[in-house]
Amino acid sequence: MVRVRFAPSPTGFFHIGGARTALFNWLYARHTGGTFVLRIEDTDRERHIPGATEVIFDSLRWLGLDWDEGPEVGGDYGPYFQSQRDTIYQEYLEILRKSDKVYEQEGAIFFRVSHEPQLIDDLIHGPVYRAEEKDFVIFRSNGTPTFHFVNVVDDAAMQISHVIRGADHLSNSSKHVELFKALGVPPPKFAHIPLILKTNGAGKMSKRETGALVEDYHKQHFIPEALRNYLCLLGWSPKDDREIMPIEEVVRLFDLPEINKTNARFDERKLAYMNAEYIKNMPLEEFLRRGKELFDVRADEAYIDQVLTICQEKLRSFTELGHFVEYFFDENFERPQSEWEKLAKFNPRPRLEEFLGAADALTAFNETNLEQMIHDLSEQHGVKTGDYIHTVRYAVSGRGVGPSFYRMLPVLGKERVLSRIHRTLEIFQS
RNA sequence: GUCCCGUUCGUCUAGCCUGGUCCAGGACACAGGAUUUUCAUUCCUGCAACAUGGGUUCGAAUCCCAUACGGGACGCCA
Repeated sequence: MVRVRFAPSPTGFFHIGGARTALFNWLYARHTGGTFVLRIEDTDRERHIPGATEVIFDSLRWLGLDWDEGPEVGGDYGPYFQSQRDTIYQEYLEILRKSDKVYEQEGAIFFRVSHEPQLIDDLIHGPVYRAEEKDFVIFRSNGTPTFHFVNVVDDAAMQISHVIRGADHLSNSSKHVELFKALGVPPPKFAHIPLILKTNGAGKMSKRETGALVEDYHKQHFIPEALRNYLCLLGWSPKDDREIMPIEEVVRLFDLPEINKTNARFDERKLAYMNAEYIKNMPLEEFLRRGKELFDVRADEAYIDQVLTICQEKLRSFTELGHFVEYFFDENFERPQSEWEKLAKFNPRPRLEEFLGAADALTAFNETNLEQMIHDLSEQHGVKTGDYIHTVRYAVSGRGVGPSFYRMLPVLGKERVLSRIHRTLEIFQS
């Protein structure tokens, strides 16, 4: 029976690397029908930060990584906070004491290493042998146990079958294997997954990096499925050319030996692309639901729906939604002088006046009629349709980009379109 | 410094185990072009990689060795 765990420490940050480790554990558990355990490694009380565990829970839930055992859901192997497992650690310490594997020095308890190479049975790297040279501390002089000890004790006590963690722990694993043996417990299988490196520069991704924290993507309203999909592809692939795929399919195909050995660099541009794809391909109802969650303007619900509907095909990220639709809700939107100057080549004044005249005569202000109208206008005056589109778009929105031109005008409505054009002509009088 | 892991386009990767179908495939990004209602979308084209050197072999991205480079670990952090 597969039992895997994700064991973060509550430092107040939850970064991309941790999320990917959690994801791979979750994928393996779901693929094998095993159990995904969440355990909080909070042994270092001096570094404890209030609210830090909530950051972890929120991020995991946001990414859809549900745990079968752990905080808030319980389980047969609790408690799942290491700070609450003192008696368990004392019991295991006794085992080591009895076999004379530990000694005390300056108030701390050291584990006696064998100096012999230990086999780390790694599913990704193959067998790795490494010898520990120095005895190491398992209880600090203040009486608290250290990471290496609690990590191994809990993996043993919780009957973890596969330890899936970052490759930065591969070297530590010889310590852990020695500890397992000394405890009389067969070591689990290991799977050391490649690290995620900084986008630029040397070294692995750190918490300080911009764009390193999962909560940042949450705050920027990324589609969690998109981030999760992208993370799946950092070190794993379906072996064919698919990239955007439903998580059920990833679960079906995912396996440990398939994971790459090489570190990967985090690429925000590709993430942005995936996010855009998810937005473009989601059902309209979902797009509307997500869009409305972010809305802070008060307006008629049907109107908001109309605005959002014409935005879906253009929006690449919900981060920009507010700015993207601003002028639909505010008559005092900005009309930057610099943008107006760029329109000079289209002779904006006559274009706007011609548009005004034709639009005023239009009885039904809809997509089809507007398209026909612009078409006729351009023929009549011997200019391109784009000349009208550019200038009118600017006049009614102050922008050069936005939703489909012919779809946005009816949403704004004839009255507002005309008055905004008049206002634009006034502003740039001279 | 010691030990461990790794090295295919700028980036993520397929291929490597089971050598030939690979003058290396896909995606992002970038550059051109086409369509279109502007920006965008879509489509097409292009650019661009087997770290280096030795072996083994009729034949190596694929197997072996060395070198270089990159990453990681050597905490009373996790």
